Amino acid sequence: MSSTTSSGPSLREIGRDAVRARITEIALDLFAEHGFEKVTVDQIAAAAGMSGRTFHRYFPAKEDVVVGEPEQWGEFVRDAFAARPADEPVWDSLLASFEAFVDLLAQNGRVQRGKVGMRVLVSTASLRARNLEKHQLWGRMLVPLVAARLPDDDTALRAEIIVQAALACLDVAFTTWANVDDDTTISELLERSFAMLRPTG
Amino acid sequence: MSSTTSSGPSLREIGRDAVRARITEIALDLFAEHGFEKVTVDQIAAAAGMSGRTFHRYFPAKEDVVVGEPEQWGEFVRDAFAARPADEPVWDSLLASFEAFVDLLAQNGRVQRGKVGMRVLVSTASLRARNLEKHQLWGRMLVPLVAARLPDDDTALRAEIIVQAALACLDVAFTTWANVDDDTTISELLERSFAMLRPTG
DNA sequence: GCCATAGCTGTCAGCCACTGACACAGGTGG
DNA sequence: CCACCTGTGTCAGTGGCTGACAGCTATGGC
Repeated sequence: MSSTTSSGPSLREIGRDAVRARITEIALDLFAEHGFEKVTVDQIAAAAGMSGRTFHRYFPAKEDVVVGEPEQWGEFVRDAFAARPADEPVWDSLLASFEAFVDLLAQNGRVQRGKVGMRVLVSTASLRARNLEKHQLWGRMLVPLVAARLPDDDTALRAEIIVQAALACLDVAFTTWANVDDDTTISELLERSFAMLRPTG
Repeated sequence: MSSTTSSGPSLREIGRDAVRARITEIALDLFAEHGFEKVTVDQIAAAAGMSGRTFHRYFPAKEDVVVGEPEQWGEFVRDAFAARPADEPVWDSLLASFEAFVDLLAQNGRVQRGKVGMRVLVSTASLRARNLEKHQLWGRMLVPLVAARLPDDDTALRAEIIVQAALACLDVAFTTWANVDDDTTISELLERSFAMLRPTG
């Protein structure tokens, strides 16, 4: 690793994140070339100069290399939603929260590699499944906040539907973006998707 | 198994379906009692009087015992949608198709056991994932038909969004139904869910 | 009645993802 | 110099899943 002697608190954290990023990079290349299922964990580990056991100390499951850390990003989206003005229509708040998430990915430079990752993702059943699990997790984090903003009765079912529909929009936007070669932005696809379902009331 | 000498054409098919049903029954009981992940395939097989290898000849994956045969039911839903009048709003056609599917389950008497199955399903991550994969399969079957009915441009993205939103409604309806103790019907939940997203145009 | 065939089954061996336990190397702080 | 903590490799084991082989049984032609 590097030998800079700057900050001190979470030096180990930094190293850990760097290793994770390196594994992700190597694994994504292998997946893109040979397909997710044809690449074994031991192959990834060998290419990264470690044992298979150590790989699993960084990623509990092989799928997590592609899907990422849903918990962490889910918290970001939840906080972004919570920071929205309380009198804003929930649909608009959800759109804004998702766009903040997309911007966050863009800042990290993950978008370039993200397109490769998304193409691997949408072409592998078990990865799609794992990704949809992530959406369910986000849903469980968002539904209470959305329900709290709804006025009338039946907030439980309505909040669930709204959140699931919004997540479906997010999924469609990402999937479409990954499958298209031009440089249409995710934000644009997201806005068009949301516009189609914007509720009347 | 039995010694009745009735019809002859697809006798093996009948036997095969019967065995599948029996495995499902036994496995669901075990899952409900001990949890999906604590029950091994070999345990199910032993309880059903067969080897683990034979279990996998009936169900390619352990999850398929709970999730069922998505391909088959997906074709039913697709055909139900195709049978709807071409001038009906797609949203209404989708609702009607899903209700036909729910009725089909009710006729087969699967609903009673279905509630047990759904509770196992929603409480296990890998099962939720597999079930969402099923939805994706249905989506791929429905999107072309929906797109063909849309008038304007941009039918690809719009059809995708409509179908995904409808499937989200179906998922919420089933999940809510499984988690509630009263005898609210799935159809009722489905109609309420659809009503919330019914597009203006 | 006899045999060929096809379908179902069990057994065995093996792959792969994943996990727990243990030992060893490295740097850190006393 | 000595604990100590962390990261790692190795080993062994579990569980899902698959391919190959062999035996058993029911079906169909003769």
